[in-house]
Amino acid sequence: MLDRCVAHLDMDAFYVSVELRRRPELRGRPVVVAGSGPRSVVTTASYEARRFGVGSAIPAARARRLCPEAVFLEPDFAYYRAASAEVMAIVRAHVETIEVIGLDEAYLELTGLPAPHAAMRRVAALIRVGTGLGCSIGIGPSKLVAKVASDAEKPAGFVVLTRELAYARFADSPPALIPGIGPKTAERLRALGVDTLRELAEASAEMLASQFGARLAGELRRRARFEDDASVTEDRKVISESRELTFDRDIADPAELEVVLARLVDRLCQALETQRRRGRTIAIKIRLDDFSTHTRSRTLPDAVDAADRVGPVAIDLLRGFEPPRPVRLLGVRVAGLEPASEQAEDQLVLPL
DNA sequence: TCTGGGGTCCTCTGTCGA
DNA sequence: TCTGTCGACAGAGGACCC
Repeated sequence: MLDRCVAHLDMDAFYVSVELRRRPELRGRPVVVAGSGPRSVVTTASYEARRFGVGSAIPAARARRLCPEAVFLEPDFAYYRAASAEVMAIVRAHVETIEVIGLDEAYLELTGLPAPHAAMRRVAALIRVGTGLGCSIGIGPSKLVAKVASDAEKPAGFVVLTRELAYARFADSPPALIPGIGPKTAERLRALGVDTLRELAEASAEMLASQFGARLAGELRRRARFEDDASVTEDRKVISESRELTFDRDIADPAELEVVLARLVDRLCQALETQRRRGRTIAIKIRLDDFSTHTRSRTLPDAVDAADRVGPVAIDLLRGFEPPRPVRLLGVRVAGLEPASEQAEDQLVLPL
């Protein structure tokens, strides 16, 4: 069997880099892409802004305090989507199987490709010349190793690692280096005295299982050793779509909440109808002023996509929940998506 | 410091029918 | 007929990712 070879392509500070293409006069300055509302967070910061401690997901207000001289730009996702499509088209021209993750990342299956490293250097160069955008590339025997490799040296990184080399290089790093180990899991591991990947890899299975359950414990130990056999899968099916909104000020008035919810339903259903998709499960999401998040959902006998079908269910779920405190965020989701065309065909079959 | 928006996946729990 | 078990499914919450 051929040795597996997987690449992870990660665009460098993607949204900011795309903005700099059309605003070249801002090159070299701290640039931050963030919404303008009082509760916005930073989407991406240029490397110049990161030196001031401005990073993704921090509140925009804090970013302004940390780096008052930064240029703040409103996100323009339509523009970023177009730029992403340019990049992915270049990649697809050279690699058969690619798994796109968001707008700025992709896994590439390179197994069987002659001279895969040279091929990836060529792809990176073509992206730079063709789009003016930089990327970092990690190559390894699995998605996990490739991903960690691409993160290791940014921007414009090119890192090739075997599983053994990855472990040797990162064994003393914190467990949160591994994708899938977030702040909560890292904190629980710390409480168990596990502060590095080596300690996680060598931790007793029983001890981990008592805290995380046998399945997750085994998975954590495997990932700490950089063992991973996940495949690069071309088609990720979208199974739900949602719209949500964080208010500039918390809302307690039920009537006002219903107006907002109706607007969100309209926006969501317009998108679903355009994409000719519908779903059976309607869910709402409510975040209260204490930041607790609640969901309520209902599964219908038939898939729906129209606002006059989704709306009443969403409103009914909201009334049933009766928010006990002012609401900070309201959202609506349709899940269990399927193509509307199939549904339409089904409906053409008349009952006997 | 006061935490977006849009997603996926996992776990736990309750219910229901075979 | 009653009881226990099991699997499928739905609903809720949470962790994580980009």
